[in-house]
Amino acid sequence: MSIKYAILGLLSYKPLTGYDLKKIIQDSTFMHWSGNNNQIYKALLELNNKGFVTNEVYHQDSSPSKKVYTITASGLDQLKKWSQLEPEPFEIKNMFLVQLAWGDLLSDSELEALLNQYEKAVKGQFFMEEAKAKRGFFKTGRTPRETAIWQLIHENLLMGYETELAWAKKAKAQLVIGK
Amino acid sequence: MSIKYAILGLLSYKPLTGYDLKKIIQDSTFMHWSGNNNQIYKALLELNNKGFVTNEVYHQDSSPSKKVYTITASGLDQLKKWSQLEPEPFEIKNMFLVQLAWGDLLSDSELEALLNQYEKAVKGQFFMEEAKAKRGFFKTGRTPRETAIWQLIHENLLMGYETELAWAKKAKAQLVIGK
DNA sequence: CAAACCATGTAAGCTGTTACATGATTTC
DNA sequence: GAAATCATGTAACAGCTTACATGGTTTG
Repeated sequence: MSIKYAILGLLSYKPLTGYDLKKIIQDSTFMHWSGNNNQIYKALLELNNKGFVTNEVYHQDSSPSKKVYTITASGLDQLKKWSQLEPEPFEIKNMFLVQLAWGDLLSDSELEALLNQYEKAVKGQFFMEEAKAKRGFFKTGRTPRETAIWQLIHENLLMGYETELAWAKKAKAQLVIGK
Repeated sequence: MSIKYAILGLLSYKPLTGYDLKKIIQDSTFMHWSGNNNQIYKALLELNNKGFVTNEVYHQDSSPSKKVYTITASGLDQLKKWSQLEPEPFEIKNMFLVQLAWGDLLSDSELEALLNQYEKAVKGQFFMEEAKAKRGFFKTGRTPRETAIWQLIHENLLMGYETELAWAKKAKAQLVIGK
């Protein structure tokens, strides 16, 4: 799945500039793209070529000119089609598991230190997510149902972090027997 | 983190060919790389250039010749250094959440169908993981501690799937009110 | 008799990342 | 006075994927 669909989705909410899209995508955890310039401006160009979006240039005195993108009827159509596609299986890219796989090379205390570091990192991710939800784009939807959906997405992430923390606790208990 | 470290880890267990490595990596869930030829044979070349592995060619009558790679002392050193690095934060790339984010475009029954499909996909991943653990490389380690580590990695994945299923159930209960 | 397995490798292409370029305005 | 914000875009590079190439052997 491409960033183009995420952009269409965001534009279905309201017209935005490339710069706006970049900030929203970079600030969200679940829209996993980095949201760098190259990705976004290229995607907008393609979406424009396909007629899924249009743009209007606004000249400003105190800032650079900006292009505000608006979704078209055919763009909305495309978005709805994509919404109904078979969901992709989710991927967890947890490099820590690969690192841990060869952790038998380490001493008990080194292994404990590693697990503690991991726990700390996940806690950090958890708190970051809570903070993001309070200020981010996905706080209030256009309908109660959309708000509920966005709340569920937020909870999905939090549950993931909590599960990870519970697992880390278990791992420490099992692996670091003698302290 | 690069596939090179994963390869070093596997070779620390026993000498293997590129083809062996490919199968192990493709068959494991947590070593997330696709394990395609280009990745593996290129990585082995680099590891060889840096002196972390050596190889010996075996000619066979009924199959093509093979290069068996063995880790060197300096390779083991490198592996241990990497084992102690600060763990990378884990990433969840769940495209379904992006898809769901614009699910308010769908009717109740379409949304329910989408969630059901997701549930089914995750269940499939869960059973696949259980099957893999029974036959895979990471079944029994060289020490009880290593076996415990590999068991914990397996449990980490299973817990992740279970959390996802619990969440999907909750999502259905909240979003699909009238059936 | 087709498909899959064994085994190594290369080529072309797509995606994504970091960094560069510009330049006024606002905040620390 | 340095750094961040606004705003668009390009260039170079790194990583990863799909497909190609070869060819004997085994399984269905």
